Amino acid sequence: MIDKSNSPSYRPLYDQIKVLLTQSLIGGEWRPGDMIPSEIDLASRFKVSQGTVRKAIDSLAGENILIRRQGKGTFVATHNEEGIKLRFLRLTSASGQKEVLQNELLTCSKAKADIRIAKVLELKAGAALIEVKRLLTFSGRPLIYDHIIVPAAPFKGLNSTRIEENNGSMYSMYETEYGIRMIRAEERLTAVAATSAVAEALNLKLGAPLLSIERVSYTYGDKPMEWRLGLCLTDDHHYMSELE
Amino acid sequence: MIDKSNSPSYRPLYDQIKVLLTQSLIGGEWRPGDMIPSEIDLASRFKVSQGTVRKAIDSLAGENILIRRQGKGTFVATHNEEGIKLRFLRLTSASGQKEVLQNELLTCSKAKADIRIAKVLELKAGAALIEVKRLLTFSGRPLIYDHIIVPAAPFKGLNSTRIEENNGSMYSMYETEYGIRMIRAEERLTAVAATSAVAEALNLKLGAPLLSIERVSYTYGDKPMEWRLGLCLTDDHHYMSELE
DNA sequence: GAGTGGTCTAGACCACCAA
DNA sequence: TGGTGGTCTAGACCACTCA
Repeated sequence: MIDKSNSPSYRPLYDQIKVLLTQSLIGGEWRPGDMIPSEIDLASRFKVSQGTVRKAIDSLAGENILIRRQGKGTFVATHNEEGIKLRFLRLTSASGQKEVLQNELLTCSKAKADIRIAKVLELKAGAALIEVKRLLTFSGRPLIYDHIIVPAAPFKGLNSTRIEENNGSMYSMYETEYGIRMIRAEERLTAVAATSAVAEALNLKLGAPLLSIERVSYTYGDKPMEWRLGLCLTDDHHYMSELE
Repeated sequence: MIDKSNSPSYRPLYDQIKVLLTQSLIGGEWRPGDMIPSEIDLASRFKVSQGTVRKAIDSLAGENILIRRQGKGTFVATHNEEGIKLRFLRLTSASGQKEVLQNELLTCSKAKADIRIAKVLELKAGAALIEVKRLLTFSGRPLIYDHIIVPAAPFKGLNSTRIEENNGSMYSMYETEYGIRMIRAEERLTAVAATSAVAEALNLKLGAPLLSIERVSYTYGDKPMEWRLGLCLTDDHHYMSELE
């Protein structure tokens, strides 16, 4: 039931609706790519006006959790669609030309969480992890040395075979194989000098400057589910950031 | 007059209102920090409903051009307020502690636009520029070597004295002294090796990795008005980026 | 208490899409 | 042609601020 009364801590109706919609998304009532019920249907389900449902959906659409398509309906966002696959990739070519992206999986192994990773992923120290290292190649040139860590528990059975079946699209795989959708990420950027291992992988001199991108990705409820460190060669690529 | 008819290229009413509001902002009818008329007043001025004005304002507020304050009114955003001054600064301390920021002006001189700068700032090659170099110090440690270029014409009389009068708050100065408000910026990040001049200024070894942040700032109408290159030491600071 | 933004409603109509 | 999201209205009422 929806609380319309004057509660001690006031909460707008559309905000309550938003929570209900989010719960349906978490519960799997509507899966990634699905169309959700029309605004009018939802309004009658929740016993509110269409405008109120609309405002709740607007908010979720603004967070890229739902996608509105005029004339068609409102859909659950997914990392599976072409053009959205690289939603979190901000690295673009300086010349602006289209690029062919390739994946070379280096290792996929089990590990235990040290204190730092445990804290970041909200796990206990020593928790089981899966650790992936790979090389990303842009138009034939290796540009990113990627180090990815996820908790083992929710990603049971994740191995190199499965990664290659998904062509290295990690976010797409998380969704399809494990029902885990990343909705948000935070990145911390610094400049670092290439270590010998990375220099070799990217075919650089030792100490060459690299852009270090540390990313934590979050699923519903702001739960961190992936840690990632990308070391990027930025000779003819750059990281784009829009400030408003 | 407002076009409610079915025009060839359809444009929602609130979008037209948004344009009218923006024109009043550009024209200086409401200056930075001012309160604009209430939604009801604007609705009657433009002969539309309050809801339509509201949607136009919502959009401008979403772009940080206006600021709504419940119970008080809607205000023109400004870079002059405490806490908003550093709106475009994404560099934060790794430890998260508060920092004292200091400015050391190195040079302020005249220059001519080369082809690259001319293109970026939408000027003719050879156009008069003002060029500023400075050192930004965080809690006593020099961290950013800043190189700033603006067209001379709209910033007539900008010199080192005036910069120091404004304590190095460039955006605040642009507004107060020249009526030019930056509403948006694009940044391109790369990792570079410190040149000798920069290494000396920041007290580093030659070739040390630095985060290079190239920024173009835009005023109303997406007009580029400032180019800036910051070279940042990221030993215990990082650039924060939120992905949605 | 007066004025402001914020919420919510009910209903009309428009633009877009697919069958 | 029917269904979906998108716009617009008029009006009621609520929450916040300040004199």
